[in-house]
Amino acid sequence: MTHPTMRQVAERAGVSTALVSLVMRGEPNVSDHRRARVLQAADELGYRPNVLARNLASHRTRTIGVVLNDLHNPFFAEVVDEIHRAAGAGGYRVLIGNGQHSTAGELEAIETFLQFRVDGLVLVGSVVAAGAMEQAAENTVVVVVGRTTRSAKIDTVNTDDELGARLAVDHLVGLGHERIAHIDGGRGAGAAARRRGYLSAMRDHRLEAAAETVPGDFSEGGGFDAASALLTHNSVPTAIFAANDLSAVGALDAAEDAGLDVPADISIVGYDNTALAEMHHMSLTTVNQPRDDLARLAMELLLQRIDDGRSDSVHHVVAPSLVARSTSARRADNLRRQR
Amino acid sequence: MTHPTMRQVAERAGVSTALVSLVMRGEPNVSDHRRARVLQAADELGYRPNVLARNLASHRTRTIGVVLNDLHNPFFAEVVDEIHRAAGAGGYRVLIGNGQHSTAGELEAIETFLQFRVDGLVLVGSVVAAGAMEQAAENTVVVVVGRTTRSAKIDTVNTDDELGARLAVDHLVGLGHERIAHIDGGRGAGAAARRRGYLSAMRDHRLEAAAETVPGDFSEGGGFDAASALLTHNSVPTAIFAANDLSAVGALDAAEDAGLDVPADISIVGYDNTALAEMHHMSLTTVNQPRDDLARLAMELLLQRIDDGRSDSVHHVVAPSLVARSTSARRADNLRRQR
DNA sequence: TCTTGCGATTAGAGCGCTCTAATACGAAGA
DNA sequence: TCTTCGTATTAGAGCGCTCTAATCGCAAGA
Repeated sequence: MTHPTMRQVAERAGVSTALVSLVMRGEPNVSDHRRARVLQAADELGYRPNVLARNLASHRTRTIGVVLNDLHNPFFAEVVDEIHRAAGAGGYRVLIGNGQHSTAGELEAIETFLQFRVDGLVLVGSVVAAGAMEQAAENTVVVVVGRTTRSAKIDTVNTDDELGARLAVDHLVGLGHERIAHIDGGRGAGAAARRRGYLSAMRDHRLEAAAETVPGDFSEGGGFDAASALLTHNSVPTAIFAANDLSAVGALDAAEDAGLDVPADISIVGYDNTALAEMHHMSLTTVNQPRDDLARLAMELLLQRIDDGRSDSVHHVVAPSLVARSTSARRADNLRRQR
Repeated sequence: MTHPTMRQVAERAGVSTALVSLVMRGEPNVSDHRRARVLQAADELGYRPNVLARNLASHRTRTIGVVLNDLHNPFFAEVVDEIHRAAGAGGYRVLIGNGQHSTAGELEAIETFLQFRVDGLVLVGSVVAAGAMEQAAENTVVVVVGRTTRSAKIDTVNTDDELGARLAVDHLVGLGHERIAHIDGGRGAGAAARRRGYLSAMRDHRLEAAAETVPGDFSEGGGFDAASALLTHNSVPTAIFAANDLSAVGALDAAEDAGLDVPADISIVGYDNTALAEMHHMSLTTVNQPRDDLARLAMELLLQRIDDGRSDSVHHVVAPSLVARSTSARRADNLRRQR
């Protein structure tokens, strides 16, 4: 359990530790036969460089930390996969921290990464206070995905969520719906913009009187509760736009429980276009966030700052698109809804 | 971006670095007024201990690494949540490594954690060679969840997957099914045991002639393909037992596409009892793995080894249970299936 | 008053590595 | 043969912390 050190490798190979260091880092100016001797000695001893000591001396970990808040939301899993890919291509490895749905949890994850001195931090769907992000940015390079911030030291990558919400509303209005309710994402990342987009789109369609927002929390349970409340109203909406796929699925469940047929009786539109929405069995109409672009841009920004030393902040906004599937349809006639 | 060090805190507080170290580690024998002075100085400077240096000196990181292979499978997310909880209670923080569905990816994640000198490693649903796990165990404490191993240095926590598979088969046989097919999990963790359990249960029911295993890979797509193949057979099964929920959902989709009603025409049973299965909209009959127990036991074993120095290996096996929902029903009569 | 003992504090070595500056060694040019 | 120059190698300081052993103060007992 006690690890061999560089010194031992050096002794075995009959060279200095400095030479071993050069070999381990793959530096060019080492003679072939010594390089081979060192590698062999390392192999025989089962030597494994100690990143901690290495970083302590070099101030680099070649590692970036990704902080998530909800491992259950497939959207995040999909973004992480892409980040992984892009980071690997850039010669960085990634470690994931889990916020466990709470601000405190996310702060702890961030703190852990800072203590490990990661070279960069990607906050995905962060819910911590702006000040906390700013403080993190004092200590390492920070890129935020799915949320905006004014800090000059932080880059952001976002989907145009206002537009995304508008696409959803436009789609439903185009199908003849007027009473379109919105289940929001509470204080979650992107929720405010989606709410805003929903409201302004409703307004543009002169439907502000029919607009109604019920609080959700980006979770299935939250969507279920919100939809249940909506469906026991005296005036049940003919369509629901949920702030993400997870809550849309909750709404789907609630509609089913209420004996309503989707989409004959009520249309439901989600947001994210996760694998969940894609399942035939769900076939959820939703708004696509181009997560490969989000992830790629995030890593690009990060590497620019780490490797190229860029210091002015950049904010990318990517365009969402509507994916019409089977949970939205032309508004049911009044007769049918009367019963 | 350059971090304040302990020395600076010490100077500002007018004490030695050793005293600062004591305060930062929360040691008891420090006078209150000095403690307060140090904390204040640290706060003013925005001091944050450097885990790297700390570990270099103390050989501990107070961090455990969890290696996953598939962030998309909700089962893993749920296990990680529990591990997180248990680790936090024990004073450890957790970092997650993602194997990205590949052996190479998992090896890299393990290697990263070893280089970071985590105090312990939990491998969940690992797919690497036994030798690789063994080698990791040479360097840190390793607990494996969802897979067995003979290594004396590694503890394991498993669900009795053979029993789990048997529960599924028993359930279906109890509903009158005979032609029960199995979509397996390929080389995935636990797949072999589930396959074994399925076969031996079929045998016990004298149904070995009706047994049929088609290869899957624990993914939705794999389940879809496997089920599609089954459904175009000349003799279509009346029930499918999938090796996990994800592939069961794929099978559900395939059945739907084939115009079959679930469960009237065909019953489908999954494995894991993930949130996915629980959704009303899915309402998948499945085998529950008690993931809170799995995670709790894993952390318990880990901490015993780390903190108490246990060195003989322990293997826990927990019991699964069947959760009957809406995708399994009494076998359809022949007339109906004839059409 | 002088010990004794204990809690509070500190000096300083060392953890395993990187990196700068210095040195060793040849080969090539004068 | 003596420089010169470029490549290969090394000594050693230092990264920021922990931890042992030593020291300091002070109250209590002799």
